[in-house]
Amino acid sequence: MEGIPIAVVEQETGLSKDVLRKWEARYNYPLPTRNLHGDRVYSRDQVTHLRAVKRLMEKGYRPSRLLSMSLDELAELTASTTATQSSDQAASAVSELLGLLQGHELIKFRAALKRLLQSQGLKQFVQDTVAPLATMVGEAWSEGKIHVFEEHLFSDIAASTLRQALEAIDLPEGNPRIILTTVPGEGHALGLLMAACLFTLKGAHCIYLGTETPSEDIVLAAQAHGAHAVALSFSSAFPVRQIQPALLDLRSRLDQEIEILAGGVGITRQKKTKGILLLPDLASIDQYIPNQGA
Amino acid sequence: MEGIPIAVVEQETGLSKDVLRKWEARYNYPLPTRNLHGDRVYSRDQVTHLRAVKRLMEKGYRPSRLLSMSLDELAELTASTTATQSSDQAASAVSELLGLLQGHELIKFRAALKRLLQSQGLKQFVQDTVAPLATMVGEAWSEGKIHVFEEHLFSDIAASTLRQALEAIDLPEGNPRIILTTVPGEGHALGLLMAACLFTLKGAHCIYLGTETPSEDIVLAAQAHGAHAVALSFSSAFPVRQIQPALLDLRSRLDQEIEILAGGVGITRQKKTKGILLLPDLASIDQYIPNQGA
DNA sequence: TTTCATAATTTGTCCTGGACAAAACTGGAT
DNA sequence: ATCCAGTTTTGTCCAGGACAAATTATGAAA
Repeated sequence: MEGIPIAVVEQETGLSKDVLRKWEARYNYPLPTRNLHGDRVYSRDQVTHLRAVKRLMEKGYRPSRLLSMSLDELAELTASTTATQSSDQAASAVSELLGLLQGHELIKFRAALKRLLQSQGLKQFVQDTVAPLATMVGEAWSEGKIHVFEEHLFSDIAASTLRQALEAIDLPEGNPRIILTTVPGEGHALGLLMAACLFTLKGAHCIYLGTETPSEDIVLAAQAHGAHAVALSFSSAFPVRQIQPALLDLRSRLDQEIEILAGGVGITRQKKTKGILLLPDLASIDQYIPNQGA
Repeated sequence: MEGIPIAVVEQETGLSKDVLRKWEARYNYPLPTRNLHGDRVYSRDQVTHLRAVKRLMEKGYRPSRLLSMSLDELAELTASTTATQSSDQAASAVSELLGLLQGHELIKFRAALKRLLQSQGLKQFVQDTVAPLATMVGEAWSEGKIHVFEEHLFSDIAASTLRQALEAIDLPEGNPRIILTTVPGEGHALGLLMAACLFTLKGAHCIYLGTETPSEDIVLAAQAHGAHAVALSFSSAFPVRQIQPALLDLRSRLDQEIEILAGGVGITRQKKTKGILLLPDLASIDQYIPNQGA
């Protein structure tokens, strides 16, 4: 109400204190008021504006340009960057789901997902329902057409549905084992979970570590569980240029016997590298033949 | 393995860069080496040590005392403060579980959890099994006795077990609705999930947003779903000083009708504030009487 | 014209060292 | 023992400077 201290702005926007101070010095924006003590006090509008700026920066724009624009101009720019794609017939079911989500009909949304899972089977459910939905939600988010909390709800419900399906699958021991995780800084779990479903359906035993495992621990986990492969997922939000170093670092630490699989929309521009298998989409997982275990 | 930059230390310990630099100046610890550029470079051991320090600070010890102690001494201190509660027979089951985890017997571990869930019922399972396990894992982790990946696995399996139990509970419409989430920067979900279980058992309808929801979106979610309360969880890793501003900010934006509930170990040193209900432990959730809905 | 290496600019992160308030401790006085 | 005032400890913020990594602009060679 009175105003927002810099630490909270940092949390809410993801822009560090250093960055906020530098922007103020360099671009004269944001220009917070000061309290008695001389500490910066931001307004709610400034925080909203900064969040819009942050979102566009992830699309590749630079602060010098964005910081001189008004909130309306930012919205316009956002709209112009996303060319919405048209839809098939199968997509109608998907957009219906999206409607439920935006109508805050959580119970119906969850039930509808479950129903689809049962009728399609896990594989089709992942490929034809969850994946397109995730794409649509991601696009709607970057256009600002959907709230963050709605996106959170979607991720949570989808993830929980997939997990439940996964738990129900029992595999004999001795099958190939795959470690699944993301590198630190990559917090998106849904793609990884979809991959886990497909790998499991192919008979692999998935050891799901969740997100943001330090590379040292990926190696340790692979050793501890005698893994045959390590699968990493990179979302579009992950800085492209950090992917290659991360993969190479891991490759150098990991036993050559153990395959590295990299997937997710983030890797589409990645070039082929020896010892690293790129799986650019979910379909390619389907074709992947796991190294069989001992 | 070369060394750890200050930003990573901040992320892994929850100690801000400012604090790390001040400690170095005031207590001569930690004393990182410097790279060519003059930037601080911390060792693995220093990070482990700092985590143990952080953990004990939450119990009320002050840095001046802790920073002059060795890791062993810290562990001893930890043990002396913990030992009080672990005498029951129930505790033996818990440490047995921990053994399974560290022996990498994932399948057995998951099965054992499920069995306990069935035999204890959800409430006891949360309070007597998952919570103590989480504490033990947290302590072992902060002392470097357990690997990050093992902690990840634990969180993942525990979370997935709890979710499954939650899904199985059906509630009539019209019950009080509670939004559950964490503020940006707080990525720990397990405590929140345990809270969700207990709230649900008390008859509340939990809208689980997952972690790191910006305060603006918490407000929007509360409005969209006509929530009666918002519950936030703060782990020990969250910077203590940022809790109060975050809560007050939310309080000022949220309709007075809507209660704010704050829980988690991070909150133990928080003072009472009007309009914010502190739930320092799981037992207090049990006593909490939700505002009844319309 | 295109390609590509080099130079210039932009941008984020880290540094030092100082100021200050809120929290935690201290030692009486009640 | 309990409480209040004074002291010490501790975390956060500030300014302004340095530098490298990333990005864009430039110009020579193909």
